[in-house]
Amino acid sequence: MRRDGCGELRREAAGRKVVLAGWVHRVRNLGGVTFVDLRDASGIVQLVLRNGAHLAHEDVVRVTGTVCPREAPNPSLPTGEIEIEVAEIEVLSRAKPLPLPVADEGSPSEETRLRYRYLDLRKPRLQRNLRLRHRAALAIRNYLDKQGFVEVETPLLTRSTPEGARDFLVPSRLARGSFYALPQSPQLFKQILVTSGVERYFQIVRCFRDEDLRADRQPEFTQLDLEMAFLEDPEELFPLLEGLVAHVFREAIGIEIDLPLPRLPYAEALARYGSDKPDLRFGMEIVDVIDLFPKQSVLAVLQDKIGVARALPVPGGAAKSRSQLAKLAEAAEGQGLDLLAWVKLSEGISSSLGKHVSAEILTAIAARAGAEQGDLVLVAVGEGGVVETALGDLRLRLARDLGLIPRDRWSLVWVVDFPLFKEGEGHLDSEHHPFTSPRSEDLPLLERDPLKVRAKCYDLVVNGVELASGSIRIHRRELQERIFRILGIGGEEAEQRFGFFLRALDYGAPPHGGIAFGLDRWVMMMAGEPSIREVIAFPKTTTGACPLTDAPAPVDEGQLRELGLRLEP
RNA sequence: GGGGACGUGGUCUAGGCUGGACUAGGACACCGGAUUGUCACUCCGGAGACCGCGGGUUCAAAUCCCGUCGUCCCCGCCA
Repeated sequence: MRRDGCGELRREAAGRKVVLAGWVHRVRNLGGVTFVDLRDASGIVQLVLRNGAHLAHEDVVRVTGTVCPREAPNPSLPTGEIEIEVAEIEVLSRAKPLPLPVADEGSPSEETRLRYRYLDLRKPRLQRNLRLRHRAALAIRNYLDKQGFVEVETPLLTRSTPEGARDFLVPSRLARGSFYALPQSPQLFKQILVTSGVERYFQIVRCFRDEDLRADRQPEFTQLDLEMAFLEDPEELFPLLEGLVAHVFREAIGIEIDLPLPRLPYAEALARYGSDKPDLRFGMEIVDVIDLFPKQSVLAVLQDKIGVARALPVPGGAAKSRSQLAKLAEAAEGQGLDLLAWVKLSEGISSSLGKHVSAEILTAIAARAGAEQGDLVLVAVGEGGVVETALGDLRLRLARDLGLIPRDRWSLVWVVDFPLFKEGEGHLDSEHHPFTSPRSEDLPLLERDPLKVRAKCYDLVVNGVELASGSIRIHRRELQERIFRILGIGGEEAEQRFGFFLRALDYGAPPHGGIAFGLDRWVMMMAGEPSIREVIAFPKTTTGACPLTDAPAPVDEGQLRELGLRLEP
């Protein structure tokens, strides 16, 4: 007889003979009758046993019985209107006393959860997350398939890619002394694939970076990687990506995303929100107030230091006490800000600048920031760049603090026109990666003023989290080599590290571009989880360990010898 | 590499500041008993912890100090 799903039985099934199998969720032994909540992947149903069997939590059983309507239905259970009169019960597997409760909501320590992951995963929260992740992946594949994309796998045993993180290395037995690197992303492979005539490529792919872990960072993580041929402008890609994003939000969690998404130039993001990944679920826009101060200001602090002065409105922030504000100022000034002043709008206007600046100026600052009675305005003075990011950090901290971030809102935005380069230690680094195309109109600046060159590069920012990042790539060898030179990668080094790729550009490479989404982060956000560990079946701890398998683990001498490796004491 | 929080029976936790009646308390789980309509069943009884580990201070340490290990969060690092 076919097995039914515990959670699927309803009133209509009354009278049917069924076979069920699952885990013993809870037992209520009343002596002459025992009630058992039986759980399988579909849900929970109540069994009625008339001749008692000794059952423990998480025992696995199979029962045969009849679906009966219940005299006293349980409205908190989807199957609450029926129960199963058990005729036969068979224990398929006994469970020892549990190291963590499965039928309880409480959360044991992370280490216990991971060591007994197979128990933790039985709980509804993680079951729900696994299924959400599956639905998201399925929606991605369906959508991209309809758009003519082909999923192609790329090697995991490969060579170092230039993403800037530390590589995980795999020693080669056949080529002693040489190592594979696990990919930080399939960047060059996907570019080679579009060059190979796969005009629309995608892959849901594991990536590896040997860096310290965070709540949203694991040493192995999953990207939705995609690339398209015959693109020269980000705008040619955005509609498709927006369609994808909207589709996934709809299919996975039933959220409708308004399209098209706004575009925000990098410089504007920094100026208005103090971040290249602004959270737009709330306002609190930063405004420039430098012109409001008199040219020959009497304000000594401002007189010689003044570079940039910007103001951040804090709705309801007037309730902050002087000492709280002093603490804020102290912390901000410790981070390189010259001055963090405040203007309070409660019972008139007051300010830490009160002695130095006229009431007219204070009022003008408040007005420019759009502050009203009960609000606070923070004014930051210092070096350009530092001021914006400091206010950006404060904007986030205070908004969280004051509960100004709506939980149910989704803000999606393209941040575009990133600079191509950033300053590294004594040389230039790529802001994105070395294969990013500069904007055509900025090409003349490449050698002359490289930091001014904008890239055909874009991030998708969701609720202040960088969810995806991509670019239009360089498809001409000359330009690629020019960029390498500016980055300080000489001809010889370029040939050695990327020769295989440069050669691919020699034989007819179409213009192309793409993007990569952090799938774990995406699912984490849709699941409303605080960490990507909650959406990964078998994640690692902050030290990169897996308590379930005890990886990483030492290997025996023989394995090392075969690889030609010896450990330093 | 740096900063912070936490670590008490199987699980979650109280106690810790202010060391002594802590012989370490509770809840859940576990074991035994009672119980024919429960649904976080209930009731009675029981077992289970040298308070992560090592050292120090003290007449006395779960409690204070140092080190170490583990977990988590953050900075650096990392798209």
